[in-house]
Amino acid sequence: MIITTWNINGVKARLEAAVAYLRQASPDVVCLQEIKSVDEGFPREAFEELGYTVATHGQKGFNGVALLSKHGLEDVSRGLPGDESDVQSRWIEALVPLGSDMVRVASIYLPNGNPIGTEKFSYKLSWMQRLEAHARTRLLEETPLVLAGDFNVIPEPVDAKRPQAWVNDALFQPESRGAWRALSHLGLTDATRACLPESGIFTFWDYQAGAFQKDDGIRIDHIFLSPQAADRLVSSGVDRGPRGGEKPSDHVPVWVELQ
DNA sequence: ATGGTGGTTCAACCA
Repeated sequence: MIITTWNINGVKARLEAAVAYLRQASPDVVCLQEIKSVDEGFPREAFEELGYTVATHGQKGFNGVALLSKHGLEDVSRGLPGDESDVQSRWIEALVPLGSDMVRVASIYLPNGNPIGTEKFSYKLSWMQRLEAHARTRLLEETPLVLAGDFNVIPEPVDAKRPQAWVNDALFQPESRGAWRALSHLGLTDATRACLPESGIFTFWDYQAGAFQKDDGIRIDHIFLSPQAADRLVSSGVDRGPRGGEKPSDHVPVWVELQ
């Protein structure tokens, strides 16, 4: 089965491009971020026509995540546990039934955190702590677990074309990278890192200054696998095609194939 | 140092 994550930067602006990509790539499960839509405004019919069950956790104007599955969705839950006062829509998870088998999949839109030195950055770090705590709980279940989304973290210098350009950015702060490593140390596998060359793999290119044409990108969209999911890892990849299309998202789809 | 681009929503915010 193929599980794909894609920050589409607005589902209404991207509907045509998203449908075209899904028709061609036909992933089993899709994790969308930045749908920038309330649940009632999400164009679910367009995805249902492609054979997907749809679950959304939307918000007006900003953020918003969704899950699409060709095998149904069970036990859907919305919102990252750990802070009742957090109203931002950045987390949705569900069980995907595969015959007698199950995979738990989460679609994640981790806070950007810029500018550093503000409450936005502390919100990012506290969100990452909550993510670690929740992942720790989920790992105890020993159900194959896939955490996929826009993590807004550049894990290593090789994950940027120009790492020095990001030294003052929240995506590349030591604290952000440390929180990323803490997730890794729980036993989660970075599927893309495990399957592709170490350098030159990017998932985001800014709209400005011809960044895509210069391949001036960063790798911030990630798929973490629990040990039970990593045991089934076949391959992973990044589809750069949509970034060169009409009205592209600034992010591209990242996928993993599990046995 | 500034401005460069884009989505959503309606002057501003977020990335």
